Amino acid sequence: MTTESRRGARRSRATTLTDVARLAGVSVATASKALNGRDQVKAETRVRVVEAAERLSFSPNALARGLLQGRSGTVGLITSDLDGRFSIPVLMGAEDAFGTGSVSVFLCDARGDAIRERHHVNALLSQRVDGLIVVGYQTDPRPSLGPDLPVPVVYAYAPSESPDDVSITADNVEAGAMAVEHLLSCGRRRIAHISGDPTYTAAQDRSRGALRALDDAGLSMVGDQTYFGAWTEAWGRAAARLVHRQHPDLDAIFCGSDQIARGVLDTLGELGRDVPRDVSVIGFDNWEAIATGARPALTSIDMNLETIGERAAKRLFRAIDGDAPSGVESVSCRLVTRESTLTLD
Amino acid sequence: MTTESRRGARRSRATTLTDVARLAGVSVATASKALNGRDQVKAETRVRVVEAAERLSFSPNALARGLLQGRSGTVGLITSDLDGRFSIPVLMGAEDAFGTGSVSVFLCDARGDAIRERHHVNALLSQRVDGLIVVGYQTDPRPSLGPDLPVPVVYAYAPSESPDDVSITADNVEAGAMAVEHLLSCGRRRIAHISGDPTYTAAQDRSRGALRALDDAGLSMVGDQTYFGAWTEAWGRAAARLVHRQHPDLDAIFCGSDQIARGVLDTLGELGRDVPRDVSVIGFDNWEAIATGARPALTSIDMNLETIGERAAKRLFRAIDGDAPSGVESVSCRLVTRESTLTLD
DNA sequence: CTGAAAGCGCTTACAG
DNA sequence: CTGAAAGCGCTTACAG
Repeated sequence: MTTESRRGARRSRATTLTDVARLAGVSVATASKALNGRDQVKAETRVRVVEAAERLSFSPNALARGLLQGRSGTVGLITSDLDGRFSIPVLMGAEDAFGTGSVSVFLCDARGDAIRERHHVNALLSQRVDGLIVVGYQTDPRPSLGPDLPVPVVYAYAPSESPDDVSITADNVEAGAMAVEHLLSCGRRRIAHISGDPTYTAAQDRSRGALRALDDAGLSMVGDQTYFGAWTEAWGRAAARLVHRQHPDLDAIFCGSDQIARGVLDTLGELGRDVPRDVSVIGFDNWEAIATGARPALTSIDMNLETIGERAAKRLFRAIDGDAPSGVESVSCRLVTRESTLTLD
Repeated sequence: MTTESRRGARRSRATTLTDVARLAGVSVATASKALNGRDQVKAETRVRVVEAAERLSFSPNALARGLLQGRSGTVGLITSDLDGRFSIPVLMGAEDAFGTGSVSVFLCDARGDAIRERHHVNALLSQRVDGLIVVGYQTDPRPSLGPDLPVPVVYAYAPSESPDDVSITADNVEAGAMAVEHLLSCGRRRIAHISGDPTYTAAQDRSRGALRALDDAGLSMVGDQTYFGAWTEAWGRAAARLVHRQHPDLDAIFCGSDQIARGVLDTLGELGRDVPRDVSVIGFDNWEAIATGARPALTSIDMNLETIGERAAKRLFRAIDGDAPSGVESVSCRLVTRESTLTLD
């Protein structure tokens, strides 16, 4: 560590509206109106005030304004797994919807700990946030923060257990059907489904959707079951070997995650089966680095997490304005086609 | 979307210190002192006030306090690539250091856009943050926000171009040496280095460190160069094929990223070379999902990004308290050993 | 069109 | 040990 200088804390007092008013030769009341676009101000006066504000690099004190107006212009975002891949896109979508600069977002990571979550909620309430978004890392319903909070709350990705809350989540049932329908449209008929931890609602939902789509086509799953296991490459490798041994005639595998799909691709390669000629493979999550790095690149389902974040932010806005229809809203997933399911005819 | 109820915005006014004081039968001044642990309060009175506060679920208004004290108890964190993998750990480390509840963190994603960054800085200054942390997604020095900000700034991962600023970054030179030294300690002597985009300072630094370590051991790089390319699996596959053709006697490959390493593993497998028996492979980034999913699991270098975040937060605290030694501080990386470099003798 | 005054919720000298 | 008063920086009726 180099220590080139040691600056003290002698930072000058920030300029206030009073400074601006003085420089412009008006009262603070008039200065306030001028800067906030109120219309009872002579044009010429407004110009003088605006110029003064610029000269002094005036930055209005949001704390004072918030105190007075009862709105802070801030929102709290509580996540439970920042390092996971699911919260971030939701968070980005929300940030987008809030708009640069108009609303500032507090971020807290509760690390899946209820106590820590409580602490964060209290801190945010103390900061007088105008609302909260709670982001989960899986679609299993989570406990509600309760009906007694002084600000509106929207649950994103992981819906709240309470029907009185507002939740936005992904439609994994539809997504499962979407994956299977894509494989069917590629001419596949002997479709297996290898997925992750069966205790995840998401895993069950995708499986149900897949089953429904197969049913609608008069088909059933290869092996008459979903091969549940873990959300890992290792499970993908092992499961593919197992399924292939029992059903060497399969012509497609729907994988519950892109990581599982990577493992499946490895095994199929070792078994000498060409993807996509012999077997089509579709993943889930559309995790760019994983899906595009695969050989062949993986077709996948994208949960549109940014959209979930955006919707959550918009619903929160509405709720802050007093319009809060409760219930769960699902966002549709989308198919992202790559080489692993290319039809070659 | 179900619409089960439509709650209005009729949220009751938050309880204030005045309410608490009234219930406790004291003045607001005394209530304030009691709750803030000032010692000029009779024990019995304090108890009454605390009980009243609890009964009313009193949450002190941080805006009012901040306005008065000139400190908001908030900090701004500006990142340029939330979706990237580098900002998040830094951010988590910082959050940890700030401590749950005592400081609230505003998060902004500038998306690598200077204009947007300016907007965010202004918004944060308006919110009267006590300080800023700017997180980059690569170690190339970035433009300073300038010396004229009213609050201290710490740059994390991407250092500031200005030596007058405070920056915390990763020591990639040392890391390069560390990787090579590990391979040497595994008994390897014919070491190649395949890396990513050569315009990244990180790529150059790692290469320099590797070269130094080889030099110190009286060795040189296989092919007498670093094979620069892209940070992708595809490049790892291609480069491994190339290097192996020219130098089939190589016994280790130091990869500039875990993704590159995955590609290298694939190619070595296809060429019938056993890892780690014939060739040791080491990656970089310690990207869990990628490194542990590989077969064999990848030894890798972890940049300790959480530590960078922690240090940044601590330095920011010191700077807020007026103690701001400027310059760049580097954080050491660490080796995470897995199977891809296991010594088998 | 402009400004004096009140007040948002809190803390901190200052008297008592 | 307790409380009345001033004030942080702003906005908003209300007079003029």
